[in-house]
Amino acid sequence: MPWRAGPGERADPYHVWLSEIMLQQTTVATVGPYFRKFLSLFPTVAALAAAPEERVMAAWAGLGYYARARNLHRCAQAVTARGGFPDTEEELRTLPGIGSYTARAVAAIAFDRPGVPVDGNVERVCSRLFAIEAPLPASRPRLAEAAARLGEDPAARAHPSDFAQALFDLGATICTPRRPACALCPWRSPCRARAAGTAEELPRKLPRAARPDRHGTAFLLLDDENRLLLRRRPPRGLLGGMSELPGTPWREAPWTAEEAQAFAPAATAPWQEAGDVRHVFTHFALTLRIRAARLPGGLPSAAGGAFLCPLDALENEALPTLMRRAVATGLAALGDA
DNA sequence: AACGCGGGGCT
DNA sequence: AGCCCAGCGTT
Repeated sequence: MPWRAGPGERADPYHVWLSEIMLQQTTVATVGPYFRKFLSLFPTVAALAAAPEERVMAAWAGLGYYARARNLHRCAQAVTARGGFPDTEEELRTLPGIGSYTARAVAAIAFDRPGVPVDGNVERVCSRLFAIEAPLPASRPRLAEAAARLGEDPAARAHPSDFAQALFDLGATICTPRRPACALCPWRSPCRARAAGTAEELPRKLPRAARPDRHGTAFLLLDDENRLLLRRRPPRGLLGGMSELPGTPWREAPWTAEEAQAFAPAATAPWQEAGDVRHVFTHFALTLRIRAARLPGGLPSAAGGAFLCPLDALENEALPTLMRRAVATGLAALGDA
């Protein structure tokens, strides 16, 4: 993990903070390349603060939860304005995008302040160590209490940074969600769930609600200079501030071709069916039908918030993963893949 | 307290 | 193809 300090090294608060924001709801493997890209584009928190928001959003494109990127930028500006990162949990907690978990993680890892950051890994370890049978999310306060108790151990208080990171490593490599390696666990002897044979079943969770389906149609329109028609989404909400192909709203009922046609950016273009892209969001699953066309001559409606993006500049665009796939599907149908 | 918010990895 | 994973901000 490139954000980790080596033995005897001091962790860089910028690196710790950046990695912790990226790691919210996102796996280590996914974060790695983005972390390196951000350090190369924005070597310091001041450089990140000074960058235009679109550049930050474009660099974040594909990581998801785009409010994190906007808060990251605002937080960099607040930190730069006050001359550096605060070194206590309480002050960190007041910054944009920093909640109780991240405040404790940065305080502990970057500044060696006592306190246990409670993420999903730590909740899992604690639920097993103390055999907490109540299901999440109701058990969350009890799990936080258990984690805090661990942090009060004198050995933990002596090395808060090492303790926090060791706890993450334990959850990631030994006390895993499925098939935990209890035989290898340094805490196998005090672990109550291990004794009861219930480690693999914990933490229990309330069943979650079903994900509804939604449908939409998106239009890929290419002009004779290989420029693509895009538009910007509203700044807040789903995929807020990111770019997208123009298209219909997303609703529960599928769209007929005739209904969708009313939303086409050029009524007379030779539209062809390019196929469907399916994408699962947190709270619904989307089937997006792609229709593609090449329009010789100028585009009639690059107005209304829409703009043209040359195909070879697409990597600098703030295109979320869903829209990257939609573009790829449309281009393939046009024979431009 | 409940809800909105992406994407990738594993089986 | 389906299941699993999981912090912060807003309301």
